[in-house]
Amino acid sequence: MPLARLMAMAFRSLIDDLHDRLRARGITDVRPAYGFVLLYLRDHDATAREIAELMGTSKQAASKLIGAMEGAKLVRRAPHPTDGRAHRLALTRRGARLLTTVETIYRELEDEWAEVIGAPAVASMRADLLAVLRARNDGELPPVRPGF
Amino acid sequence: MPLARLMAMAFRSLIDDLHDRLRARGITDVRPAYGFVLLYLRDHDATAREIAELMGTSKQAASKLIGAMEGAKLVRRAPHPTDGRAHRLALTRRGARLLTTVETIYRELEDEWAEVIGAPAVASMRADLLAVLRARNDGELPPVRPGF
DNA sequence: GTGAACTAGTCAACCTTGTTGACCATATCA
DNA sequence: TGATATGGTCAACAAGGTTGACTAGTTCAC
Repeated sequence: MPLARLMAMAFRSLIDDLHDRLRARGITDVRPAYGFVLLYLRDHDATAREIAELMGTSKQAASKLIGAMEGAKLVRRAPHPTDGRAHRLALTRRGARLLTTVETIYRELEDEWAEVIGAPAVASMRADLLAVLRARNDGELPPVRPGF
Repeated sequence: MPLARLMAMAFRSLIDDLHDRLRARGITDVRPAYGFVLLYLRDHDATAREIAELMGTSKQAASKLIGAMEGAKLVRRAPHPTDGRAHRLALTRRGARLLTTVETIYRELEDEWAEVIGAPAVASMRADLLAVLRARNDGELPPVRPGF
């Protein structure tokens, strides 16, 4: 069985578990892509161009995604401090709360994975994936884009 | 960084590398989904319903995918031996050759991954992912469906 | 043996999310 | 200062998915 299929199924499993648990908490208007953007905004000021790079999509698709998240009141567009063309994205209060929930659920899921395969194995998997992805992408991480 | 993002990037990397190498061999009319179906047909007689289960899509989407592969002369639909409603899918000669190429490239990629993180780490990653996916899916593997 | 219930696969219509190239305003650079 | 580049949006389009209805065939209870 190729690693690609394993990665696809692992991704599927994690995303489905995440969204099942969000729904169990009454959060039903969140697309899978939102989680990646929220986590990115935790650590970065970002523009639409950077979200396009993160997700591996066109600027237009990123703009639409941001628009949808704005509509769900998870982010807001602020003027960029130094570039009149660009927006700076910021988390709203609702967005920050959702980010916290997503992080909590991801920790639960990884704890459950650790129960099956052991915490050292989870840590190794993470470190190995980071190493091989950076090695194959000039030291950077590739985009998120998991689809066909 | 959540495991989901790592899995998404790993999947992306493998699929992009696979298709880059297929194109380098002059094979340009293959969608990423085809590889999963070809590998499945290596080991199973399959019907459209089973391809839908494999891919985690509707019967209609599976039917369309099979139709596209039939059009690319990778598979053919044969009458089912015992069920007059169903088709039995078979690889064509071209499909069998492409399967061999896909398998070869996947072995190359996994060898390259092993160069970065070590062959034991690749084997552990594979075994751990299989274990955790089966544990979380009643002993079965979940569908492939990597997209949002 | 028969009829009800179920299933495999297809149909047409629709939906979601992506891409493309043009465009405008702004920034950068020679 | 003018040429080039960029950030983001626009409208139109594309790919691949879903849905519910449908037909033909299968299974099952009686």
